[in-house]
Amino acid sequence: MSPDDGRAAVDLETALAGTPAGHKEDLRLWLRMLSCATLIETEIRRRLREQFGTTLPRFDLMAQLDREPDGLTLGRISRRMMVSNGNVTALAASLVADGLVQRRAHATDRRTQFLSLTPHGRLVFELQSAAHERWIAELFASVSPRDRAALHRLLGMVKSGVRQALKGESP
Amino acid sequence: MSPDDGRAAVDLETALAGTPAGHKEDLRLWLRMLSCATLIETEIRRRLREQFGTTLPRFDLMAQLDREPDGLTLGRISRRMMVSNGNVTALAASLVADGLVQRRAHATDRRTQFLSLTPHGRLVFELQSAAHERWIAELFASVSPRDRAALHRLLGMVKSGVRQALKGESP
DNA sequence: TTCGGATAGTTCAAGCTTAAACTGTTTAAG
DNA sequence: CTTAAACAGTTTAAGCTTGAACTATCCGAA
Repeated sequence: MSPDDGRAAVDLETALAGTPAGHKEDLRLWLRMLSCATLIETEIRRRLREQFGTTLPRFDLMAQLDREPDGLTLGRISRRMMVSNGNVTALAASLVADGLVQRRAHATDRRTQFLSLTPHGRLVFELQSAAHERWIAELFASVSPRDRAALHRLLGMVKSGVRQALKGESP
Repeated sequence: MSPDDGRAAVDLETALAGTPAGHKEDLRLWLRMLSCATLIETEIRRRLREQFGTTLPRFDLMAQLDREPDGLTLGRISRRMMVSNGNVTALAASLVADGLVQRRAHATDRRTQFLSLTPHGRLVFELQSAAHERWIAELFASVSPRDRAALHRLLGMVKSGVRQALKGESP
């Protein structure tokens, strides 16, 4: 990415313009990542709806709670799910109304409440979770274990790289 | 869970349950891909809103039209964007109302209409598009070109693999 | 010709999502 | 103690998204 000797004029110019030719490739990479994720996500949503009559956000919230038997606060859930605060409020209300999730008050902080799965919620989630895991395995089945491992590693680099890029932004 | 007295019993059991141990890795891979995409997408949405007062779906629709100066039908757009038909109807109406997109009737098929960018829409999109390309390049900057290429290739395999898996489903 | 199925769009209700404004609570500085 | 800032959740308006039901049109076969 740096043919420096010879004539540096072009490189300087394009660098300053901020959109060197090679960046089309980044765009293609991004669009491919996005369509990959969308493809899988759409199918998972469809199956959750058809086979369990639920939705992905509800499943995701329950998955968070399943990992933490002691419960989680709404704020923690919203950070883990990378969604807004108000979103979790509505989602939680609906799950509580359906008897899948229960609220518990914090011992000393009256602002805070913990959410956890009810026994029934735990049962329901186990069924959904097992199916979900099978679906994912099925969708990735054609990719070799070696390639899956490589992909996992590369995505990890992208994730931390993006996090890093966003860290030094506005503060 | 299962306290295994013997040896092979566990493997058999878990295999028959349809959720072999190794499939947790697929789950992790999927969650990482999803959070990667979400991370980037959220940031792009934020910048489109703050810097251009627009949204990602509007930008995406205009991007489709920008690539096809002759125009596209609503159906084609919805398939390319991987969203529902009704979604495009609403999105198009809003863009037409804003003078960014125009409709044109099909010569012989009265059901069909073509959408294309207006001159003003083309101008606006060029600005947004250039910024968008810079943002993506910026977010991927910390990943080496070699790794980006590898990632692109692997995601291509996943995409076609998933498409294949979904093809032999219900039909 | 006409009838039935396929196709292009639209509409609608329901749910998701967000940013921003808001309430109530805690914490820490003065 | 007082007060201001930080924090946990809630509410609200606006927009996105979907699946399903619907209208209108086209096209091919009997």
